[in-house]
Amino acid sequence: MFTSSTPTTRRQREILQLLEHRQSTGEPPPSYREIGEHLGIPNVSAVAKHIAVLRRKGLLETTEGKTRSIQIQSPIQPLRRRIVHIPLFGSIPAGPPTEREQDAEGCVSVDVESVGIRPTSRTFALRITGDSMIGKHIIDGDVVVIEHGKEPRQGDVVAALIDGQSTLKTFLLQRGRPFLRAENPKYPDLIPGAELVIQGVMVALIRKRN
Amino acid sequence: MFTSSTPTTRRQREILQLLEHRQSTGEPPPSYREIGEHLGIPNVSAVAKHIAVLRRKGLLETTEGKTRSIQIQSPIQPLRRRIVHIPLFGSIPAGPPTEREQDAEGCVSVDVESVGIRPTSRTFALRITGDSMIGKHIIDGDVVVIEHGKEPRQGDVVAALIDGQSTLKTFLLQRGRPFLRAENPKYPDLIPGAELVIQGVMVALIRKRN
DNA sequence: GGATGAGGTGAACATAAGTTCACCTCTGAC
DNA sequence: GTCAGAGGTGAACTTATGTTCACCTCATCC
Repeated sequence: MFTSSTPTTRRQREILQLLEHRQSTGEPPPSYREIGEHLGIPNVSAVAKHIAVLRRKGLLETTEGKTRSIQIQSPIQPLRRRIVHIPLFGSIPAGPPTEREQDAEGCVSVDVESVGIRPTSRTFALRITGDSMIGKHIIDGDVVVIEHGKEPRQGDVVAALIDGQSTLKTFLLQRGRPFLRAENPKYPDLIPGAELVIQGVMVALIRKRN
Repeated sequence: MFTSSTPTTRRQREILQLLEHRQSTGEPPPSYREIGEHLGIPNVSAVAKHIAVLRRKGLLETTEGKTRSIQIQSPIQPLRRRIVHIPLFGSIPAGPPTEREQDAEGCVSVDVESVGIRPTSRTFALRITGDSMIGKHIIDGDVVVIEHGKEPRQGDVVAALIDGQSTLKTFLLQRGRPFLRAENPKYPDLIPGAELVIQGVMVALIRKRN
């Protein structure tokens, strides 16, 4: 969305909306001729005139002579950060997440500042079911972002593989031996019989109301 | 990040990394000549040969004859959704958020599926301080996404303007009269003396560990 | 009625950028 | 030693795309 404080004509808003939409869906910026085709203006110089006016109004920028270089301007544009695309699963079977991208049920796209991580192919997201972590304010339906390969530390929330299923628990050590704690008194601690398989450490959470 | 299952040469990985980086920062895709400049290959046909091989490996796609049409392919590419850029504030003074974009302290970029909203210029994000909403699993440091102009309903979490500050509370009605409830017994309910100013309804939350 | 701005037509031109082909060196495998 | 692949040079060509200019209609304002 663009600031509504600068007055614009109907055609200008149409152009800005097209650019906004193209950008938000990750497509390359359109050429002048593509803008014309979209809006029913079969004439590249009419489009060029509109672009020039929007540039003068400070609502977009172009690089002279460079193809597909139209960029919308907004006050928050300089505050934007890199965006990562994280595969979202209901559960994670064994194996590195990279080999499981094919089985993702969705994708979480978010900027690196908001999730506090650097992008790596070992990051995945997990949708939580149940209330076993409610003591740490993680509730049913939340999506948690997990960093695979990160060494868990005492107190970290981790995704662990138990009985072929991913589960979220707090990672604790007692006399050097790890165990998992549900953050809900309804559920007992889990002391692993076999070796504990930690799939990753929780780094962020995304919740939507519904 | 791209699937590591398809073997690639060093140069191919360099090209893919450049494309990945350009895409994640919201820049238009590079031309072949720009790729060459970046990697120190002053020769467009060498780049074109690499692109052709990557296309054959299914790792990227181009539209024949269309400028800047290189797009990375990945299994989660079809799962991606539109991304919105939401201004982030520490607090919101009075007035529609659009007029306040200049004062944003940051920007939350996230896909529409993850926050469950359609993009509008009335969406803003607020960083929470304090523990007044801990009963609803909203904790200090969380970032909440607020939809301005949405009519609050009984039980909604809202951003309200109190004493010139934004605060997050549960919106309740008693005999038709609204009041605000902190979700922490440490804090009393707020029955507004003057008219209650609701800045918006909470629609999503983003939390990062630190 | 004239001036101005919005919105457009048409055409031509310059440059950016994709495509193609012949040719080269180096390295590793057989 | 040969072959194939990786990685590249050089040049030329075609097409996409941005730029520019003259010109037009229509609506609104003074």
